[in-house]
Amino acid sequence: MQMMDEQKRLNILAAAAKLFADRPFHKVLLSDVAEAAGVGKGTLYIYFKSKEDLYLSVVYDGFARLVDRLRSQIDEDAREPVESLELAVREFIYFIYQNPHLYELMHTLPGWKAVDRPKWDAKRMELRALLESIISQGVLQGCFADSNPRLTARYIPGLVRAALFEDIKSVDRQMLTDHILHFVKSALAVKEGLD
Amino acid sequence: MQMMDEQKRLNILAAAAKLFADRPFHKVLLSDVAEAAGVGKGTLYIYFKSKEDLYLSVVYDGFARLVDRLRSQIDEDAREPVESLELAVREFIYFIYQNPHLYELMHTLPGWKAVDRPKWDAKRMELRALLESIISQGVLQGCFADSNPRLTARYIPGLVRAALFEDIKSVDRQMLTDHILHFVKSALAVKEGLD
Amino acid sequence: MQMMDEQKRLNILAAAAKLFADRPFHKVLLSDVAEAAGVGKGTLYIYFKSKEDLYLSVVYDGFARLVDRLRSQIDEDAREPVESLELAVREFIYFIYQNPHLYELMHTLPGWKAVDRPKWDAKRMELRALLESIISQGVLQGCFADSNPRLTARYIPGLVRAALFEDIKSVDRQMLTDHILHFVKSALAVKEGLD
Amino acid sequence: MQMMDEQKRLNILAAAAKLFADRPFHKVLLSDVAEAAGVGKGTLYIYFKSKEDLYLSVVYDGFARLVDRLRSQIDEDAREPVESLELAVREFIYFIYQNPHLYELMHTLPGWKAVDRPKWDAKRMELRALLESIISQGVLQGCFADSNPRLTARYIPGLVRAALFEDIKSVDRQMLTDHILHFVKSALAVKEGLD
DNA sequence: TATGAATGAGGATTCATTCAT
DNA sequence: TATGAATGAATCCTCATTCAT
Repeated sequence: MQMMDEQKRLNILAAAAKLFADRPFHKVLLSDVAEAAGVGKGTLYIYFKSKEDLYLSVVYDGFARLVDRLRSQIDEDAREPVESLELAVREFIYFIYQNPHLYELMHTLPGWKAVDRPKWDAKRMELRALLESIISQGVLQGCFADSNPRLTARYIPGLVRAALFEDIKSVDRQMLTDHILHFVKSALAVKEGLD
Repeated sequence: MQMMDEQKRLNILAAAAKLFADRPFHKVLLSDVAEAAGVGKGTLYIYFKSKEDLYLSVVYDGFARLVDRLRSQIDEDAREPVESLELAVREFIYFIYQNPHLYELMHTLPGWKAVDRPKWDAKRMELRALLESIISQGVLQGCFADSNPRLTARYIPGLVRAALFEDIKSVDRQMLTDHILHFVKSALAVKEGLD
Repeated sequence: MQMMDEQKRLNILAAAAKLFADRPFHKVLLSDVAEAAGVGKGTLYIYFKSKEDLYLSVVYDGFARLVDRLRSQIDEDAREPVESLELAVREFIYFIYQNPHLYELMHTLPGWKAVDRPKWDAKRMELRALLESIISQGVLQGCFADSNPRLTARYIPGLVRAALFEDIKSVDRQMLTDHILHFVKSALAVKEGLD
Repeated sequence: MQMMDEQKRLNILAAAAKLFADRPFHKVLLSDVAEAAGVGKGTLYIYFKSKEDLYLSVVYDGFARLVDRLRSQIDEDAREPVESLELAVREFIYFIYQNPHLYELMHTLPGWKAVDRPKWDAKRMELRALLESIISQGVLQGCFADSNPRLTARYIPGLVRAALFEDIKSVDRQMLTDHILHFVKSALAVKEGLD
């Protein structure tokens, strides 16, 4: 299945993402996807094994993009942990703002037996590790206080997600970003006196 | 089509909840639900208009139960805001622990056109108002610092949710609860000096 | 299945007749019939073996009523053939006017395997014989000319039926009756000269 | 959903006609139709919106064929009214002989809410107009006597139908045709003396 | 006898998938 | 490689029928 036309694959993926984001899986027809992508229905099967495969590809694709983007932003140049955390949160907010449903889709994965678990888990771990290392770094450097950075790393995406859920457009993004950052930084703040 | 037997309705709801929690909507067959509930397939249609109606009822039902439980716990006797917050978080964790998928389902609702929006929004608002009032109370009493309790009220569920997502069983609940509480309380802690 | 309440059976029959006359068999629900008849759904099964049985009973019942009515009208007192014919045609028109669909239903019978053919055929023959005898009588008495009264006996119902089909209400009944009578009498008129 | 293959549509129509003619609507399964037509069940839905649509198409199709056939026969070359009438009756008999159920089906139409009334009414009117004009023509030319050709035009189909109903095969067609023609012509005969 | 809640066989319909072109 | 007409497996839903009351 050597793709002759990687661009076409991406077109399909993009068209499908839009549709899967708007309605539940079973309400998205492959004929809709084909039309939206400007290809024939049969063509979908050249690039994807099945509807399920297409769906999972859409979700994985989006998630991987988020992680990669995050990593490259943070790696770009070494920073202070506080700076890195800010960047990560901003990046997160930006991404979810742009792809309001992708993060959602990830959560429906269990039950899709055909998922390539190792691939997914690796990507998810990558994200957690990224956040965890920022916090751990901060703890080491004394600018954060956290007894379990691994757990905290799990909170952040959910927190951002919840903040943006549903009525995204009604919230001022700048204000939201500031508030989230302040919230997280306070939570990790080193307190005077003993804990 | 009058509900003669509310208990039977609840049986169906419970059976359906289990199944919908395990697999995506389109992989849950009504015959499975009927069997699991110990009723005939036709009976489902006495209590629910359609598969979609059943699904949405499952989700709403679970959510309403969470909110009601939360409220009754908190209202039970007036408390200190810190205490109320602890209670709410514990309650949340407990609930999601018991209904790992229900909170998830809520997020897939947009796109289910048939949803009775007003009903849903009211319940969601109820939850947010509950949390918000706890925090606002704390701010007034000087035990919390928060420039926007309304936003914070939105973070908490997502934060808990993310913490428990996926590998719930691998996390020690007591430890997790302590960590989340500490995290949230730190985030809302009143700092020495000015903000 | 000794009917305890013949009146109830007739109520059901009447309610069903109205419904079956308005829509095709498969669009008439037994729950509709039950409601219209003011009885429970289960009660229908006390009086009729099945939906099909009810349907066939409705049709047979109406048809038998027509034939009996016709016979009693004609037998009432012996008449001239012309007079009898007039009476029969008038009776026919009246009946179809009152039961616009019943005559129709009769025509859908083949294919309803469960029909009690002998019973039906007997009734149908009775009607034909009735008409045939009137005409034959007229031929014998020299007031009608017809080489095959048996065939003519078959035309008359269809002719009336067609006249009244569909837009019954738009036709003036008196005028229609006169025209039909004139048409039939002309057709049977004894001609001067040879045939 | 564009009809790519008109022939296939006609095959389906023909297969369905045969089945609908033999049993009532609800006893005809679409799987039977598909098999009889030599196509897959899904294919039926490419050419017809629903079972009901298929059914109505079958009926309309047959009726339209009758009317068209009649018209072309009569128009073929201008004739004497008597000749035209004979032709029409013969044509009618022939058609009903070949399609014993189609004419029947037409009468069950009210109650099929989905019918395209204008289309049907137009076709029905076409038939009536055809017959009416023949008779009117005859009246004008002095070979027929009829005070209301429009009504007479309605009788003829029903008369033929009734004659052929049920035990069609037991009747000698030639004899029947002669008798019907004689009946109708007598009914329209110009009488000596005044009307 | 009368009921109507419960049932599940039955069938219309959908839509992912195939394959001839 | 690209297509979309054709397919039929899969499944929701209906509704005649039953039966406990």
